[in-house]
Amino acid sequence: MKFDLSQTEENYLKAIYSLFVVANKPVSTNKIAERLETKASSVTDMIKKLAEKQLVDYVKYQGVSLTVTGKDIAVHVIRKHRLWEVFLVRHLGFQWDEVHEVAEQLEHVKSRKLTDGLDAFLDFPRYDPHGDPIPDKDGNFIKRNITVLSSLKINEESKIVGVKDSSSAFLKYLDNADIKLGVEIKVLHKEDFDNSMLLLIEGQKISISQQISSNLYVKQNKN
Amino acid sequence: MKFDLSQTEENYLKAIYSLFVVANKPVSTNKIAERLETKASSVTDMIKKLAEKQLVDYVKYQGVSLTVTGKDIAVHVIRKHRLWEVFLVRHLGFQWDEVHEVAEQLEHVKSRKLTDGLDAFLDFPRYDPHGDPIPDKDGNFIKRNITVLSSLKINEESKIVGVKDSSSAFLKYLDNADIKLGVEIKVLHKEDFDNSMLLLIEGQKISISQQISSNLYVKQNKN
DNA sequence: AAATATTTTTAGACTTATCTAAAAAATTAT
DNA sequence: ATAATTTTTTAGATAAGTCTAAAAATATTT
Ligand SMILES: [Mn+2]
Ligand SMILES: [Mn+2]
Ligand SMILES: [Mn+2]
Ligand SMILES: [Mn+2]
Repeated sequence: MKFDLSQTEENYLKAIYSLFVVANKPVSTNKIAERLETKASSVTDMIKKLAEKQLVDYVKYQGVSLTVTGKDIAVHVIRKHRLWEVFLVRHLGFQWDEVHEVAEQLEHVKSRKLTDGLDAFLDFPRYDPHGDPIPDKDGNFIKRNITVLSSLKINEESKIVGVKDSSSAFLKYLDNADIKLGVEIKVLHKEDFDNSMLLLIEGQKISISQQISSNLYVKQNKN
Repeated sequence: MKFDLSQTEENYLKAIYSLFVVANKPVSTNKIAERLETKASSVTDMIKKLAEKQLVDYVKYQGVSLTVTGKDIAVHVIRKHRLWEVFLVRHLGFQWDEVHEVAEQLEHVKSRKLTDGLDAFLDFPRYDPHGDPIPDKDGNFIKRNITVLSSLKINEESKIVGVKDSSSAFLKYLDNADIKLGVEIKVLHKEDFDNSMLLLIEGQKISISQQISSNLYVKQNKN
Protein backbone atom coordinates (compact mmCIF):
# COMPACT_ATOMS: atom_id res chain seq x y z
CA MET A 1 0.00 0.00 0.00
CA LYS A 2 1.16 3.50 -0.88
CA PHE A 3 1.00 6.08 1.86
CA ASP A 4 0.30 9.56 0.71
CA LEU A 5 -1.33 11.02 3.76
CA SER A 6 -2.91 14.42 4.15
CA GLN A 7 -1.36 16.94 6.51
CA THR A 8 -4.30 16.39 8.80
CA GLU A 9 -3.77 12.66 8.93
CA GLU A 10 -0.08 13.17 9.66
CA ASN A 11 -0.91 15.56 12.48
CA TYR A 12 -3.23 13.00 14.04
CA LEU A 13 -0.53 10.32 13.91
CA LYS A 14 1.98 12.67 15.48
CA ALA A 15 -0.46 13.62 18.26
CA ILE A 16 -1.29 9.98 18.99
CA TYR A 17 2.39 9.13 19.02
CA SER A 18 3.42 11.76 21.53
CA LEU A 19 0.42 11.19 23.78
CA PHE A 20 1.12 7.46 23.76
CA VAL A 21 4.77 8.02 24.67
CA VAL A 22 3.86 9.75 27.92
CA ALA A 23 0.78 7.69 28.84
CA ASN A 24 2.06 4.31 27.69
CA LYS A 25 -1.46 3.10 27.02
CA PRO A 26 -4.09 3.60 24.33
CA VAL A 27 -4.87 7.28 23.88
CA SER A 28 -8.34 8.68 24.47
CA THR A 29 -10.39 10.57 21.94
CA ASN A 30 -10.63 13.55 24.28
CA LYS A 31 -6.87 13.81 24.76
CA ILE A 32 -6.32 13.87 21.02
CA ALA A 33 -9.05 16.45 20.56
CA GLU A 34 -7.46 18.67 23.18
CA ARG A 35 -4.02 18.34 21.65
CA LEU A 36 -5.21 19.14 18.15
CA GLU A 37 -7.65 21.80 19.26
CA THR A 38 -10.58 20.08 17.65
CA LYS A 39 -13.69 18.25 18.83
CA ALA A 40 -13.92 14.68 20.08
CA SER A 41 -16.46 13.82 17.40
CA SER A 42 -14.04 14.89 14.68
CA VAL A 43 -11.38 12.72 16.27
CA THR A 44 -13.61 9.67 16.24
CA ASP A 45 -14.25 10.14 12.54
CA MET A 46 -10.57 10.49 11.72
CA ILE A 47 -9.57 7.55 13.88
CA LYS A 48 -11.94 5.32 11.97
CA LYS A 49 -10.30 6.37 8.74
CA LEU A 50 -6.81 5.75 10.10
CA ALA A 51 -7.93 2.38 11.46
CA GLU A 52 -9.17 1.43 8.01
CA LYS A 53 -5.77 2.30 6.60
CA GLN A 54 -4.25 0.16 9.34
CA LEU A 55 -2.26 3.01 10.81
CA VAL A 56 -3.89 2.75 14.23
CA ASP A 57 -5.43 0.02 16.35
CA TYR A 58 -8.78 1.13 17.56
CA VAL A 59 -11.35 -0.46 19.85
CA LYS A 60 -14.49 1.58 20.31
CA TYR A 61 -14.54 3.38 23.64
CA GLN A 62 -11.08 1.98 24.48
CA GLY A 63 -8.78 4.49 22.81
CA VAL A 64 -6.23 4.23 19.99
CA SER A 65 -2.63 3.22 19.58
CA LEU A 66 -0.37 3.27 16.53
CA THR A 67 0.43 0.24 14.43
CA VAL A 68 4.03 -0.28 13.40
CA THR A 69 3.38 1.51 10.12
CA GLY A 70 1.58 4.32 11.88
CA LYS A 71 4.45 4.77 14.28
CA ASP A 72 7.00 4.78 11.45
CA ILE A 73 5.13 7.55 9.71
CA ALA A 74 4.73 9.58 12.91
CA VAL A 75 8.43 9.31 13.68
CA HIS A 76 9.32 10.31 10.13
CA VAL A 77 7.20 13.45 10.43
CA ILE A 78 8.86 14.25 13.77
CA ARG A 79 12.24 13.75 12.11
CA LYS A 80 11.36 16.32 9.47
CA HIS A 81 9.97 18.75 12.02
CA ARG A 82 13.16 18.71 14.09
CA LEU A 83 15.55 18.83 11.16
CA TRP A 84 13.78 21.92 9.85
CA GLU A 85 13.99 23.52 13.28
CA VAL A 86 17.75 23.01 13.25
CA PHE A 87 17.99 24.51 9.78
CA LEU A 88 15.95 27.57 10.71
CA VAL A 89 18.05 28.33 13.79
CA ARG A 90 21.44 27.53 12.33
CA HIS A 91 21.11 29.06 8.92
CA LEU A 92 18.17 31.45 8.74
CA GLY A 93 18.61 33.36 11.97
CA PHE A 94 15.48 32.13 13.74
CA GLN A 95 15.32 32.15 17.53
CA TRP A 96 14.41 28.87 19.20
CA ASP A 97 11.01 30.24 20.13
CA GLU A 98 10.19 31.12 16.52
CA VAL A 99 10.75 27.85 14.74
CA HIS A 100 7.84 25.69 15.78
CA GLU A 101 5.10 27.26 13.72
CA VAL A 102 7.12 27.15 10.53
CA ALA A 103 8.33 23.60 11.20
CA GLU A 104 4.69 22.58 11.56
CA GLN A 105 4.30 23.47 7.91
CA LEU A 106 7.62 22.20 6.60
CA GLU A 107 7.22 18.80 8.26
CA HIS A 108 4.54 17.90 5.72
CA VAL A 109 6.63 18.39 2.61
CA LYS A 110 7.02 15.01 0.96
CA SER A 111 10.39 14.16 -0.52
CA ARG A 112 12.76 11.55 0.77
CA LYS A 113 15.59 13.23 -1.08
CA LEU A 114 14.76 16.54 0.57
CA THR A 115 14.69 15.13 4.09
CA ASP A 116 17.83 13.07 3.79
CA GLY A 117 19.58 15.87 1.89
CA LEU A 118 18.70 18.33 4.63
CA ASP A 119 19.95 15.87 7.25
CA ALA A 120 23.29 15.58 5.44
CA PHE A 121 23.51 19.34 4.86
CA LEU A 122 23.11 19.87 8.60
CA ASP A 123 25.73 17.18 9.22
CA PHE A 124 23.29 14.76 10.82
CA PRO A 125 22.33 16.70 13.93
CA ARG A 126 21.28 14.54 16.88
CA TYR A 127 19.21 17.14 18.73
CA ASP A 128 16.89 19.95 17.74
CA PRO A 129 17.09 23.47 19.21
CA HIS A 130 14.92 22.42 22.15
CA GLY A 131 17.12 19.45 23.00
CA ASP A 132 14.75 16.88 21.50
CA PRO A 133 16.49 13.97 19.77
CA ILE A 134 16.20 13.70 15.98
CA PRO A 135 15.32 10.27 14.57
CA ASP A 136 17.71 9.04 11.87
CA LYS A 137 16.55 7.98 8.40
CA ASP A 138 15.56 4.56 9.76
CA GLY A 139 13.53 6.14 12.53
CA ASN A 140 16.00 5.31 15.30
CA PHE A 141 16.07 7.64 18.27
CA ILE A 142 18.63 8.33 20.91
CA LYS A 143 17.04 7.29 24.20
CA ARG A 144 18.07 10.04 26.58
CA ASN A 145 18.83 9.41 30.22
CA ILE A 146 17.09 12.50 31.46
CA THR A 147 15.69 13.94 34.66
CA VAL A 148 13.58 16.94 35.43
CA LEU A 149 15.53 19.71 37.16
CA SER A 150 12.99 20.03 39.98
CA SER A 151 13.80 16.51 41.14
CA LEU A 152 17.48 17.28 41.84
CA LYS A 153 18.74 17.48 45.43
CA ILE A 154 20.94 20.11 47.04
CA ASN A 155 24.52 20.18 45.81
CA GLU A 156 23.81 17.93 42.84
CA GLU A 157 25.43 19.05 39.62
CA SER A 158 24.08 18.56 36.13
CA LYS A 159 23.75 19.98 32.64
CA ILE A 160 20.64 21.52 31.12
CA VAL A 161 19.79 19.47 28.02
CA GLY A 162 16.20 20.17 27.13
CA VAL A 163 12.87 21.85 27.68
CA LYS A 164 9.59 20.15 28.46
CA ASP A 165 7.47 23.17 27.66
CA SER A 166 8.55 24.68 24.38
CA SER A 167 6.08 27.53 24.26
CA SER A 168 7.42 30.83 23.05
CA ALA A 169 6.67 32.40 26.44
CA PHE A 170 8.77 29.89 28.36
CA LEU A 171 11.64 29.97 25.88
CA LYS A 172 11.76 33.76 25.99
CA TYR A 173 11.84 33.64 29.78
CA LEU A 174 14.86 31.34 29.57
CA ASP A 175 16.58 33.70 27.13
CA ASN A 176 16.09 36.62 29.49
CA ALA A 177 17.28 34.63 32.47
CA ASP A 178 20.30 33.57 30.43
CA ILE A 179 19.47 29.91 30.84
CA LYS A 180 20.70 28.01 27.79
CA LEU A 181 20.94 24.37 26.79
CA GLY A 182 24.34 22.89 27.49
CA VAL A 183 25.24 24.92 30.56
CA GLU A 184 26.34 23.28 33.79
CA ILE A 185 24.33 23.99 36.93
CA LYS A 186 24.53 23.23 40.60
CA VAL A 187 21.62 23.24 43.05
CA LEU A 188 22.56 25.55 45.90
CA HIS A 189 19.31 25.62 47.81
CA LYS A 190 15.74 24.39 47.72
CA GLU A 191 13.04 26.45 49.39
CA ASP A 192 10.61 24.24 51.27
CA PHE A 193 7.87 26.83 51.20
CA ASP A 194 7.35 27.16 47.44
CA ASN A 195 9.81 24.61 46.06
CA SER A 196 11.79 27.32 44.35
CA MET A 197 15.46 26.57 43.70
CA LEU A 198 18.63 28.57 43.94
CA LEU A 199 20.98 27.58 41.14
CA LEU A 200 24.56 28.28 40.28
CA ILE A 201 24.77 28.80 36.53
CA GLU A 202 28.08 29.89 35.01
CA GLY A 203 29.16 31.65 38.18
CA GLN A 204 25.78 33.35 38.62
CA LYS A 205 23.25 32.63 41.34
CA ILE A 206 19.74 32.40 39.95
CA SER A 207 16.51 31.64 41.73
CA ILE A 208 13.79 29.84 39.74
CA SER A 209 10.26 28.82 40.64
CA GLN A 210 9.05 25.25 40.53
CA GLN A 211 7.12 26.09 37.37
CA ILE A 212 10.44 26.67 35.72
CA SER A 213 12.45 23.84 37.25
CA SER A 214 9.79 21.28 36.40
CA ASN A 215 9.98 22.25 32.73
CA LEU A 216 13.73 21.89 32.34
CA TYR A 217 15.43 18.62 31.55
CA VAL A 218 18.89 17.95 32.92
CA LYS A 219 21.47 15.25 32.55
CA GLN A 220 23.18 14.43 35.84
CA ASN A 221 26.93 14.38 36.03
CA LYS A 222 28.30 11.03 37.03
CA ASN A 223 30.49 11.46 40.09
CA MET B 1 -8.21 42.11 4.71
CA LYS B 2 -5.99 39.24 5.82
CA PHE B 3 -4.91 36.84 3.11
CA ASP B 4 -4.43 33.31 4.23
CA LEU B 5 -5.06 31.45 1.04
CA SER B 6 -5.24 27.72 0.55
CA GLN B 7 -2.60 25.99 -1.55
CA THR B 8 -5.24 25.50 -4.20
CA GLU B 9 -6.08 29.18 -4.33
CA GLU B 10 -2.41 30.06 -4.59
CA ASN B 11 -1.98 27.60 -7.45
CA TYR B 12 -4.87 29.18 -9.32
CA LEU B 13 -3.35 32.66 -8.93
CA LYS B 14 0.00 31.39 -10.15
CA ALA B 15 -1.58 29.72 -13.17
CA ILE B 16 -3.59 32.82 -14.07
CA TYR B 17 -0.48 34.93 -13.69
CA SER B 18 1.72 32.93 -16.00
CA LEU B 19 -0.99 32.44 -18.60
CA PHE B 20 -1.70 36.16 -18.58
CA VAL B 21 1.99 36.98 -19.04
CA VAL B 22 2.16 35.10 -22.34
CA ALA B 23 -1.33 35.93 -23.65
CA ASN B 24 -1.52 39.53 -22.43
CA LYS B 25 -5.27 39.36 -22.21
CA PRO B 26 -7.85 37.85 -19.83
CA VAL B 27 -7.29 34.14 -19.42
CA SER B 28 -9.93 31.60 -20.39
CA THR B 29 -11.42 29.03 -18.08
CA ASN B 30 -10.28 26.23 -20.36
CA LYS B 31 -6.66 27.35 -20.38
CA ILE B 32 -6.57 27.43 -16.60
CA ALA B 33 -8.21 24.02 -16.42
CA GLU B 34 -5.64 22.58 -18.79
CA ARG B 35 -2.74 24.10 -16.86
CA LEU B 36 -3.97 22.85 -13.52
CA GLU B 37 -5.15 19.50 -14.85
CA THR B 38 -8.66 20.03 -13.64
CA LYS B 39 -12.06 20.63 -15.21
CA ALA B 40 -13.40 23.91 -16.57
CA SER B 41 -16.39 23.73 -14.26
CA SER B 42 -14.11 23.54 -11.24
CA VAL B 43 -12.24 26.56 -12.53
CA THR B 44 -15.42 28.58 -12.84
CA ASP B 45 -16.25 27.82 -9.22
CA MET B 46 -12.83 28.81 -7.96
CA ILE B 47 -12.73 31.96 -10.05
CA LYS B 48 -15.96 33.12 -8.48
CA LYS B 49 -14.44 32.65 -5.07
CA LEU B 50 -11.29 34.53 -6.01
CA ALA B 51 -13.36 37.30 -7.55
CA GLU B 52 -15.28 37.65 -4.29
CA LYS B 53 -11.97 38.03 -2.47
CA GLN B 54 -11.04 40.67 -5.05
CA LEU B 55 -7.98 38.77 -6.21
CA VAL B 56 -9.19 38.49 -9.81
CA ASP B 57 -11.34 40.51 -12.16
CA TYR B 58 -13.89 38.30 -13.73
CA VAL B 59 -16.56 38.90 -16.35
CA LYS B 60 -18.67 35.89 -17.16
CA TYR B 61 -17.67 34.29 -20.44
CA GLN B 62 -14.89 36.87 -20.86
CA GLY B 63 -12.06 35.32 -18.88
CA VAL B 64 -10.11 36.42 -15.79
CA SER B 65 -7.21 38.63 -14.94
CA LEU B 66 -5.47 39.34 -11.67
CA THR B 67 -6.08 42.41 -9.55
CA VAL B 68 -3.04 44.17 -8.10
CA THR B 69 -3.39 42.18 -4.88
CA GLY B 70 -3.84 38.94 -6.79
CA LYS B 71 -0.72 39.65 -8.82
CA ASP B 72 1.30 40.48 -5.71
CA ILE B 73 0.37 37.18 -4.15
CA ALA B 74 1.11 35.22 -7.32
CA VAL B 75 4.53 36.84 -7.65
CA HIS B 76 5.29 36.15 -4.01
CA VAL B 77 4.51 32.46 -4.49
CA ILE B 78 6.73 32.40 -7.59
CA ARG B 79 9.47 34.05 -5.55
CA LYS B 80 9.28 31.30 -2.96
CA HIS B 81 9.20 28.58 -5.62
CA ARG B 82 12.35 29.82 -7.30
CA LEU B 83 14.25 30.53 -4.09
CA TRP B 84 13.60 26.97 -2.92
CA GLU B 85 14.79 25.64 -6.27
CA VAL B 86 18.08 27.48 -5.81
CA PHE B 87 18.43 26.09 -2.30
CA LEU B 88 17.78 22.53 -3.40
CA VAL B 89 20.35 22.66 -6.19
CA ARG B 90 23.01 24.59 -4.36
CA HIS B 91 22.87 22.98 -0.97
CA LEU B 92 21.02 19.68 -1.10
CA GLY B 93 22.49 18.12 -4.21
CA PHE B 94 19.38 18.18 -6.36
CA GLN B 95 19.69 18.18 -10.13
CA TRP B 96 17.85 20.94 -11.97
CA ASP B 97 15.32 18.44 -13.30
CA GLU B 98 14.45 17.23 -9.79
CA VAL B 99 13.56 20.45 -8.03
CA HIS B 100 10.22 21.43 -9.46
CA GLU B 101 8.00 18.91 -7.70
CA VAL B 102 9.46 19.69 -4.29
CA ALA B 103 9.36 23.44 -4.89
CA GLU B 104 5.67 23.08 -5.72
CA GLN B 105 5.18 22.02 -2.11
CA LEU B 106 7.63 24.38 -0.45
CA GLU B 107 6.23 27.45 -2.21
CA HIS B 108 3.11 27.24 -0.06
CA VAL B 109 4.84 27.47 3.30
CA LYS B 110 3.78 30.71 4.92
CA SER B 111 6.41 32.72 6.77
CA ARG B 112 7.80 36.03 5.72
CA LYS B 113 10.80 35.46 7.93
CA LEU B 114 11.44 32.12 6.27
CA THR B 115 11.27 33.48 2.74
CA ASP B 116 13.39 36.54 3.37
CA GLY B 117 15.80 34.53 5.52
CA LEU B 118 16.23 31.99 2.76
CA ASP B 119 16.79 34.79 0.25
CA ALA B 120 19.54 36.24 2.44
CA PHE B 121 21.05 32.82 3.13
CA LEU B 122 21.31 32.25 -0.62
CA ASP B 123 22.84 35.73 -0.99
CA PHE B 124 19.88 37.14 -2.92
CA PRO B 125 20.08 35.04 -6.09
CA ARG B 126 18.67 36.73 -9.17
CA TYR B 127 17.94 33.61 -11.21
CA ASP B 128 16.70 30.13 -10.43
CA PRO B 129 18.35 26.95 -11.79
CA HIS B 130 16.32 27.21 -15.00
CA GLY B 131 17.36 30.78 -15.65
CA ASP B 132 14.06 32.29 -14.49
CA PRO B 133 14.38 35.59 -12.62
CA ILE B 134 13.57 35.64 -8.93
CA PRO B 135 11.34 38.49 -7.69
CA ASP B 136 12.78 40.42 -4.76
CA LYS B 137 10.91 40.92 -1.48
CA ASP B 138 8.92 43.77 -3.01
CA GLY B 139 7.94 41.62 -5.97
CA ASN B 140 10.26 43.36 -8.44
CA PHE B 141 11.50 41.27 -11.33
CA ILE B 142 14.44 41.63 -13.63
CA LYS B 143 13.01 42.09 -17.11
CA ARG B 144 15.21 39.97 -19.28
CA ASN B 145 16.13 40.88 -22.82
CA ILE B 146 15.80 37.43 -24.19
CA THR B 147 15.44 35.63 -27.50
CA VAL B 148 14.67 32.09 -28.45
CA LEU B 149 17.68 30.27 -29.85
CA SER B 150 15.79 29.13 -32.96
CA SER B 151 15.40 32.72 -34.09
CA LEU B 152 19.15 33.35 -34.32
CA LYS B 153 20.80 33.70 -37.72
CA ILE B 154 23.98 32.10 -38.99
CA ASN B 155 27.18 33.31 -37.34
CA GLU B 156 25.34 35.06 -34.55
CA GLU B 157 26.87 34.55 -31.12
CA SER B 158 25.02 34.44 -27.83
CA LYS B 159 24.83 32.91 -24.39
CA ILE B 160 22.34 30.31 -23.22
CA VAL B 161 20.44 31.84 -20.32
CA GLY B 162 17.27 29.87 -19.83
CA VAL B 163 14.87 27.10 -20.75
CA LYS B 164 11.32 27.50 -21.95
CA ASP B 165 10.37 23.89 -21.34
CA SER B 166 11.53 22.81 -17.92
CA SER B 167 10.27 19.25 -18.04
CA SER B 168 12.58 16.65 -16.61
CA ALA B 169 12.85 14.98 -20.03
CA PHE B 170 14.11 18.14 -21.73
CA LEU B 171 16.48 19.05 -18.91
CA LYS B 172 17.98 15.58 -18.93
CA TYR B 173 18.46 15.80 -22.69
CA LEU B 174 20.40 19.03 -22.17
CA ASP B 175 22.55 17.41 -19.49
CA ASN B 176 23.43 14.57 -21.82
CA ALA B 177 24.19 16.92 -24.68
CA ASP B 178 26.33 18.96 -22.30
CA ILE B 179 24.27 22.08 -22.90
CA LYS B 180 24.33 24.22 -19.76
CA LEU B 181 23.12 27.67 -18.83
CA GLY B 182 25.81 30.30 -19.14
CA VAL B 183 27.75 28.81 -22.02
CA GLU B 184 28.56 30.82 -25.14
CA ILE B 185 27.34 29.51 -28.47
CA LYS B 186 27.68 30.35 -32.11
CA VAL B 187 25.29 29.35 -34.87
CA LEU B 188 27.36 27.60 -37.57
CA HIS B 189 24.60 26.40 -39.85
CA LYS B 190 20.84 26.25 -40.21
CA GLU B 191 19.30 23.37 -42.13
CA ASP B 192 16.49 24.59 -44.37
CA PHE B 193 14.91 21.16 -44.56
CA ASP B 194 14.09 20.62 -40.89
CA ASN B 195 15.26 23.85 -39.27
CA SER B 196 17.88 21.99 -37.27
CA MET B 197 20.91 24.01 -36.20
CA LEU B 198 24.60 23.31 -36.01
CA LEU B 199 26.07 25.02 -32.98
CA LEU B 200 29.53 25.65 -31.68
CA ILE B 201 29.46 25.17 -27.92
CA GLU B 202 32.71 25.30 -25.98
CA GLY B 203 34.75 24.12 -28.97
CA GLN B 204 32.29 21.32 -29.76
CA LYS B 205 30.03 21.14 -32.79
CA ILE B 206 26.54 20.04 -31.83
CA SER B 207 23.47 19.63 -34.00
CA ILE B 208 20.10 20.27 -32.41
CA SER B 209 16.57 19.95 -33.74
CA GLN B 210 14.13 22.84 -33.85
CA GLN B 211 12.25 21.28 -30.96
CA ILE B 212 15.36 21.91 -28.90
CA SER B 213 16.35 25.32 -30.24
CA SER B 214 12.87 26.71 -29.78
CA ASN B 215 12.96 25.79 -26.10
CA LEU B 216 16.23 27.48 -25.27
CA TYR B 217 16.51 31.14 -24.34
CA VAL B 218 19.63 33.06 -25.31
CA LYS B 219 20.99 36.50 -24.69
CA GLN B 220 22.65 37.96 -27.75
CA ASN B 221 26.11 39.38 -27.47
CA LYS B 222 26.30 43.01 -28.32
CA ASN B 223 28.90 43.50 -31.07
C1' DA C 1 -26.21 -2.07 42.80
C1' DA C 2 -28.30 2.15 41.46
C1' DA C 3 -27.90 6.69 40.37
C1' DT C 4 -25.12 10.26 38.52
C1' DA C 5 -21.51 12.15 35.87
C1' DT C 6 -18.28 11.85 32.22
C1' DT C 7 -16.60 10.21 27.93
C1' DT C 8 -17.28 8.58 23.43
C1' DT C 9 -19.91 7.72 19.43
C1' DT C 10 -23.57 8.66 16.09
C1' DA C 11 -26.57 11.51 13.28
C1' DG C 12 -27.10 15.23 10.55
C1' DA C 13 -25.32 19.57 8.73
C1' DC C 14 -21.73 22.66 6.69
C1' DT C 15 -17.47 24.05 3.82
C1' DT C 16 -13.97 23.36 0.29
C1' DA C 17 -12.69 21.48 -3.79
C1' DT C 18 -13.73 18.44 -7.06
C1' DC C 19 -16.55 15.86 -10.79
C1' DT C 20 -20.27 14.70 -14.68
C1' DA C 21 -24.01 16.02 -17.38
C1' DA C 22 -26.92 19.48 -19.10
C1' DA C 23 -27.96 24.31 -20.31
C1' DA C 24 -26.48 28.74 -21.97
C1' DA C 25 -23.51 31.79 -24.40
C1' DA C 26 -20.07 32.81 -27.72
C1' DT C 27 -17.57 31.59 -31.82
C1' DT C 28 -17.00 29.74 -36.36
C1' DA C 29 -18.70 27.90 -40.62
C1' DT C 30 -21.97 27.71 -44.17
C1' DA D 1 -28.12 35.30 -41.04
C1' DT D 2 -28.61 30.71 -39.70
C1' DA D 3 -26.72 26.62 -38.36
C1' DA D 4 -23.13 23.97 -36.25
C1' DT D 5 -19.41 23.85 -33.09
C1' DT D 6 -16.90 25.09 -29.18
C1' DT D 7 -16.53 27.23 -24.76
C1' DT D 8 -18.33 28.42 -20.44
C1' DT D 9 -21.54 28.19 -16.79
C1' DT D 10 -24.97 25.90 -13.89
C1' DA D 11 -27.04 22.05 -11.43
C1' DG D 12 -26.54 18.32 -8.72
C1' DA D 13 -23.23 14.74 -6.49
C1' DT D 14 -19.25 13.25 -3.97
C1' DA D 15 -15.27 13.13 -0.54
C1' DA D 16 -12.54 15.19 3.29
C1' DG D 17 -12.71 17.38 7.42
C1' DT D 18 -15.16 19.85 10.63
C1' DC D 19 -19.10 21.12 13.85
C1' DT D 20 -23.41 20.76 17.23
C1' DA D 21 -26.68 18.12 19.51
C1' DA D 22 -28.34 13.79 20.93
C1' DA D 23 -27.65 8.88 22.07
C1' DA D 24 -24.88 5.20 23.93
C1' DA D 25 -21.29 3.41 26.68
C1' DT D 26 -18.20 3.75 30.48
C1' DA D 27 -16.64 5.46 34.95
C1' DT D 28 -17.58 7.36 39.42
C1' DT D 29 -20.43 8.19 43.55
C1' DT D 30 -23.43 7.16 46.85
MN1 LIG E 1 8.57 22.14 17.38
MN1 LIG F 1 11.62 21.18 18.77
MN1 LIG G 1 9.79 25.02 -11.02
MN1 LIG H 1 12.40 27.06 -12.05
